[in-house]
Amino acid sequence: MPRESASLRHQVEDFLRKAIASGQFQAGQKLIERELCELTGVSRPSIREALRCLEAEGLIVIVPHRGPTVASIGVEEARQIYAVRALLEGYAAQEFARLATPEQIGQLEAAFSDLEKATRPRSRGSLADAKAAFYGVLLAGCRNDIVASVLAGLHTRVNVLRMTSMSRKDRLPTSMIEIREILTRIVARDPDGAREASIAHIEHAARVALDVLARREIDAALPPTTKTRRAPRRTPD
Amino acid sequence: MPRESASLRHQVEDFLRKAIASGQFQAGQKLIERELCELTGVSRPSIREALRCLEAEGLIVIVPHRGPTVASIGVEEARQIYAVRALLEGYAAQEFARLATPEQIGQLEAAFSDLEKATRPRSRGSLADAKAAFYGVLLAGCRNDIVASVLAGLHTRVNVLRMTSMSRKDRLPTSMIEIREILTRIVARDPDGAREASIAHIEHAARVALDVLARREIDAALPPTTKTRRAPRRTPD
DNA sequence: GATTGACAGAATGTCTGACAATTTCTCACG
DNA sequence: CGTGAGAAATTGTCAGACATTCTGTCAATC
Repeated sequence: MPRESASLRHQVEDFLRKAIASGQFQAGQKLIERELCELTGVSRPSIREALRCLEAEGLIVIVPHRGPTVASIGVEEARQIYAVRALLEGYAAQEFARLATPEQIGQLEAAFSDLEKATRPRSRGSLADAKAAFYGVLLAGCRNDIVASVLAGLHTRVNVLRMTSMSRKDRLPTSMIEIREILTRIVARDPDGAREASIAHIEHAARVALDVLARREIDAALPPTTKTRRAPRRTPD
Repeated sequence: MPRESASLRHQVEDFLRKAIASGQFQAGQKLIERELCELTGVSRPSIREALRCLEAEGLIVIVPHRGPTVASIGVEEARQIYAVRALLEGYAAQEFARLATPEQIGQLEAAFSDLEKATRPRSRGSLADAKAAFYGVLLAGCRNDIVASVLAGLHTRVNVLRMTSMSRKDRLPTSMIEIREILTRIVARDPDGAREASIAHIEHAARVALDVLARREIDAALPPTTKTRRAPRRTPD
């Protein structure tokens, strides 16, 4: 008797999370409870509970008597998120370098190896997974679950952007070099170096992402004039 | 026509938050939905929504089919929270020193002045408010709402401990000196100094708090032997 | 013609009552 | 004294209903 039933509410959460991440529900879109009931086949109370959880995660915004809408992210908010990410991921790398076990360092090297494989032209698609795995090892080894949970929360917020448009291709090689530097510093048991490499990586990513976001906001601000269909911009990391 | 109605669910949240913070609901205690209905006079759906929100805040833990319990905090988790607080509050102080307006610096000085008044023997009771006000100014001026919201979340988690036992008296003077140092560095527009002073403050507080917590856990681990009624320990900050 | 006002529709906030599924407690039994 | 089966308690979920509040339309007025 396989247990696929992980609480209807939770299933609804996952469903909505994926729908938002995949762009099926666009940013700013209104979510009507009744429609979600029909869409998922569950009743309103369960839907509402799920919506509360997603609101707490920052994935949707609920204003009283106006209902939930898919959260959108502005350039200023993104800047702030990247600033916090730099702090926390830098700390994670530093602490990993300081007190990870040799076995954990081995895991990190393996994860990086997988990541490199995933970047090769053929095997695209699992790149996001490989990156997640790498960071999973890093966060597990830094001995701070709080950092991991906060970062997870921030990640879902920026992911709202990401799925709409995947990582920029031309940034990938640079990104890999930066990550390799983090790994190198960690293997050398150099906490400060690892932190700085990690921060540098995030700051680079932030620069690209914020640039893209800023353009998008400008485009959105003046829609009637220039119909110049720009090639779809991509956000990194 | 005064508007006291801020969504029943929200009122329930506040009620539970206060009940937990004030120790009316002790850590680890089971919260039964039906009882909360009778206690608050609202129906189960609303109660459940409120519980989901509190769970997301980390104030309660809900395990499937076993119901919600008031979250407790261990010494290891506390250590991690303090580590993150040091990072974020240090960043906030640094950024405040870097780019707060003169007016905001004035507000911070005023808030510190209020804080000093609140520490004087007579006017206890508003000390927590004064401290909150000081940090409110700091977080408003650092230009990063994300930092503020994450810190708010962490704060509610450690507050579960705090209300059980207030700030240690003998630590208060030291604490004020540390905070004054933060202010001094900020007024001097010294970002690095402000960050370091802020981190030092948190680390001192953490040391005391973790010490207290560790004792408490040891006491709890062997209750039958020594009935030595230790003077109630207090947690700082 | 544009602005304003009222009205109808829609959507949320909330309640009641109920039932299924699961956990936990109790108590008799080996 | 441990163990297992049954009963009670609790959570998970549903359906339907009603009050309150927002939204958009249409008519009346300036």
